[in-house]
Amino acid sequence: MPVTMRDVAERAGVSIKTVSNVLNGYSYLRPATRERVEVAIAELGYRINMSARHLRKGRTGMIGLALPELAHPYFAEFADLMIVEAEKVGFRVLIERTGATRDGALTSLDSSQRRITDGLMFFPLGLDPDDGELLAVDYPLVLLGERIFGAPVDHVTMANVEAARAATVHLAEQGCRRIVALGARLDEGMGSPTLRLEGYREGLASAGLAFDPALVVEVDPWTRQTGADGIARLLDSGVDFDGVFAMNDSMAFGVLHELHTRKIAVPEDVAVIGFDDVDDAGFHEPPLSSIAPGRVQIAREAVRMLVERIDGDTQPPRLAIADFELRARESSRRPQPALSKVDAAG
Amino acid sequence: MPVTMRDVAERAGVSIKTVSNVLNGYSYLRPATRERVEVAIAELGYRINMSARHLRKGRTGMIGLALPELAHPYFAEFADLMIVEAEKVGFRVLIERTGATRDGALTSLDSSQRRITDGLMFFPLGLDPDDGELLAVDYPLVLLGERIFGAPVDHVTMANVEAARAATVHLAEQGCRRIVALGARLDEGMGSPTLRLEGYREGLASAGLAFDPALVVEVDPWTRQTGADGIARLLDSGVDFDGVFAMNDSMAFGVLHELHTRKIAVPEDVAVIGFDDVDDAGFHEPPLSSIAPGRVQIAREAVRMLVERIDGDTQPPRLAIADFELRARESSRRPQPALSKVDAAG
DNA sequence: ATGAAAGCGCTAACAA
DNA sequence: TTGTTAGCGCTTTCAT
Repeated sequence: MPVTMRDVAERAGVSIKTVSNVLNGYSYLRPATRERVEVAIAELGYRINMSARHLRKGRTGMIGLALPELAHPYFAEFADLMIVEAEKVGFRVLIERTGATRDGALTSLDSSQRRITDGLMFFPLGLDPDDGELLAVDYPLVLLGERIFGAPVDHVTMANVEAARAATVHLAEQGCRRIVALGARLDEGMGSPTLRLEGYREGLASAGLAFDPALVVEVDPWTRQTGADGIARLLDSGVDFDGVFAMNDSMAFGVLHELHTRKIAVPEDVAVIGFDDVDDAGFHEPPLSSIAPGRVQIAREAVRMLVERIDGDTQPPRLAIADFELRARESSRRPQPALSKVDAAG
Repeated sequence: MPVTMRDVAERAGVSIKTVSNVLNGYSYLRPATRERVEVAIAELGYRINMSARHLRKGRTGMIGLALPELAHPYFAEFADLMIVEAEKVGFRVLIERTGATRDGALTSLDSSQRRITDGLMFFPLGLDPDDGELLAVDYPLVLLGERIFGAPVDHVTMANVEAARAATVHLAEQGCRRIVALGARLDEGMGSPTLRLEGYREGLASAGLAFDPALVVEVDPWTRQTGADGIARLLDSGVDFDGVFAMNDSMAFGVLHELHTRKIAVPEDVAVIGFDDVDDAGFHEPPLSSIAPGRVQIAREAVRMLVERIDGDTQPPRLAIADFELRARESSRRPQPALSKVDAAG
């Protein structure tokens, strides 16, 4: 039989309310009373029952974070930041694993509705661009990442187009003339593949390079293996290229791996840049250039926005766009513009 | 005002109890009644209040997973598996980030005591070997990883000594004669550093190699950067070596990075093997050999044990030891035993 | 097969 | 400064 507040109150010779006051840091308590209660708590080994408190307060002090999977470093690193940021403002994070599937996403949206959490931060991978109405939920919700829906919700994202553009321009500056866009998904609405492809095209244009559809490689999902496969396909098809803009780091790692296997030198034959700047990027061979989204900024902003909503803020939906930074490392840094082009036969 | 069961009951013209029965899949319900209740639920958009259910049932359906941080791929991949396994048996996982600190560990142990979770799976990094008594908690607890405490709790681990021994023997078989043990911590009790060092010594012995304290490098914590620094120190000190057994993959990645920077060829000059076999291991250059602990097995077993305890199992503490597998990749695979030794001056 | 009523442990009015 | 009381929304006997 677990110890309850009533037991503590009895032991300390006070009322339940007083115990509650002590637990909640209520100010107007006679020190002696507080002392007695604290002693009783310690002696009895009392622990508050959170479920009861949650029921009574109508809040759980937890916020959900729906993401595809923790095995993906980008999301794992994000989750870590979210936990830290949430803790600072007194919340805990409950991770909802969607598996990047529609079902998983729907389940997350629904489970938050069950008030197991006070609100949800949501990477909507697995939903379609026209699933906006699903996001018209009756609890605090902050959308993360890039997809744009019609839904009237707070949104924290980064400058995808500008960042992709910067990555592309960077490769061009290194002397690349035929730059691959790896990870495009031609069918999509306004997700990050689309936005990053848009930035890629802008980058080409501003560098005076022609857009060649043959250099646009569709990859789904964005993993190490699919990245490696994608670039392998391209090499096998005989298309010439001397630079790769991978739309995330995982694919870029796959690219480095495949190029290495085929004895294609990076950055000499092919320069590579990724996107996300996961912790591991600098420790690959060669160290991977990447786009660092303002992850801390995104995490902090998302938590802040969500907590504001939880606290009753009812202003119109907001949009926050984090800064990014291009981290040029060895994988894309050439002493001077190279002239060589790889023969794609592998 | 949120919709409650009472509202649903009224709307459906039944009692609260009947609504509850429908929600809990109670069998003896007239189909027509169930139907009416379900319609009412849908029309009202009713969602069950989990806090109330938790309070009433004395359970939350959540289990805690205390780990150092999600930014560490090993733990992130583990957490992912735990979430999947727990879901299979109807539990959710609440991640507790300890930061590998003592304070963090204590907080996790304590917060579980507050019955926010029904039990805890615990990577006790940050605690001392003699902190066993802290683990004598009054809720279901499963210890993960390698440290051995006197505490009477369930424990799921792997064959650290045997695995480290296998890794060392493997390097010896590839022709290594001077093998570094990276990550040792001489001061510790029975944590994984100690066990893996023990295995390393056994491996040397069985390969007929002498133990040389100069080849034992202390590193703490086990990260990419500290791994790189550790091997850099060794190189700078002028100690000769031709193989590295890194006690986790992160350090091994740091080693690959540092060796690459210094133009030391892997595996020709120095063969390298890691430990954990994180997803990224096969995608580094060269692909990293590693020890794969039976992660799925560990996750499944831990969840199973914990849930049994939550369900009231009171048998004596158990110990489960998962299988491991050595994954030999390019970083340690030599065509034939090499004779070269690296000059450590770097 | 369904209803009535008690109470899980806590916090928030309201009193005193 | 502290006590009394009334629920928060649900599940669970115990009836019927």
